[in-house]
Amino acid sequence: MIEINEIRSIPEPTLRRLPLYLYFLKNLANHGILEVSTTKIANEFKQDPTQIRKDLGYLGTLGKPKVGYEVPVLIEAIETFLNWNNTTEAFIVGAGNLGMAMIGYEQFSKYGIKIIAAFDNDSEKIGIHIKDVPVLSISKLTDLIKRMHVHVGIITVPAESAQSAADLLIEGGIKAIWNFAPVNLKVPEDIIIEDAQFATSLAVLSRKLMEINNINLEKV
Amino acid sequence: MIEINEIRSIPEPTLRRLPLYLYFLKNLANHGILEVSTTKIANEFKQDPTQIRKDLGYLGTLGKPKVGYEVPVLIEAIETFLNWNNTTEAFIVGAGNLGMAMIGYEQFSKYGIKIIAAFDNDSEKIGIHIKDVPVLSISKLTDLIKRMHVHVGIITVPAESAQSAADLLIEGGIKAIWNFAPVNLKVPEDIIIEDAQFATSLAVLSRKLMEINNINLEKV
DNA sequence: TAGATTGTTAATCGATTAACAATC
DNA sequence: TAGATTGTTAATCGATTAACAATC
Repeated sequence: MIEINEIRSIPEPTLRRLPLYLYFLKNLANHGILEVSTTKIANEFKQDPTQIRKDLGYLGTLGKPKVGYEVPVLIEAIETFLNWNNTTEAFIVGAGNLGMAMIGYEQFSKYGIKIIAAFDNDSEKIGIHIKDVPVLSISKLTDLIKRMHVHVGIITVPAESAQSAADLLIEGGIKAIWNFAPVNLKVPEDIIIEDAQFATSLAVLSRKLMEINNINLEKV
Repeated sequence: MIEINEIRSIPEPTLRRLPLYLYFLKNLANHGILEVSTTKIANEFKQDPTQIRKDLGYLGTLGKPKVGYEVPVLIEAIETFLNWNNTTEAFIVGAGNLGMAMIGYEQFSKYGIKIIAAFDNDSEKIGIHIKDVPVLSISKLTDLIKRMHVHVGIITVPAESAQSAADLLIEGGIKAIWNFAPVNLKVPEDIIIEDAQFATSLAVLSRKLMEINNINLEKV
């Protein structure tokens, strides 16, 4: 019989906060601090302690009344929850500035991701290695996805080529796409798309900047 | 008397969707399509037409019953709303892989951002230019922020140096920080922080990937 | 023990969705 | 005109916050 660890559904806002807690906890661990309370975590992030407890509750009942939580236990629980203590192999399409930056980013191992090959159509780049990661011709993409059973594709090509990059990834049999191109990709229902777009984050920044400039005007 | 364009508060989810609409609308414009309805936009993003109408409502009453919206009018409205048709100058701290990628990213002009100088403490990099953007010593950072009245700082240094980079930016008088380091920065109340962290987005991807793997298991 | 903290249920708040009159 | 679409008010849904018993 196959053991099934039930994948509980979790609110997306909670999911997005877990990595932040993880950084903080690792920082505590680095400083030799082995216990923490939701009050302390809430303090760090200027949030409600109840919210932290709710969030951590999704990981299981890990805390002890009066005592709090053991830092290493929480770290382990979050990493397991996100599957970040296993390595997921990924292909990246687009070896331009951003692609190169991603390939060179050692920290991905902390997030359970390992980029094992890059694909580009620039003949100048094909054949070179970036930190042990080979840059291959995009014509080999679908075949290699099949042969290597790669499940995650990262798209760092310009907007114009993003959809065709996605199409190739899907043709090869990829399950999930991490998309950095400013495009709303059209994919089949069963393909996971996660958009990591600068613009979204920048929109919030731009608007807040307008708000404070406006406040300053009013003070004049 | 100073004219005050009132900055209305807007739900953050709406704000994050506006850039997506903007891409789509620009794409329509490029194809010569000059009118659009919320039904069509909703279709593209697999969302509720009512939500699109609510979102667009924050930009003013721009549509015409039966007709829909004029694409150029909507584009203009969103860009104005985000202040993306003005240029905001920014400094970037950290000329590593990611920093270089950001400096080389021409599309920022579409988002109203222009990186005018980079700062690093690596003497090998100081003095070079990346696409007309000079890399300067970090020791000049605070002074140049003051002299050039720069309001936005981008942090692309490693986690360990992120807080000290933020401190320098704030000392110089920066108003907003776009932070790419996996760190919860400690800043005064009046400083705007926008975190654009890979990990947040990756957490969602990782979890969804676990979910489908689980579903596949159950089917066995 | 007394005080602090967890885990959970209930109340509140805000965003999404539904309903519908006004309109071209 | 009839049908489609906007803009807005009301209903629903889900996340955040408050309250509190259980616990070490």
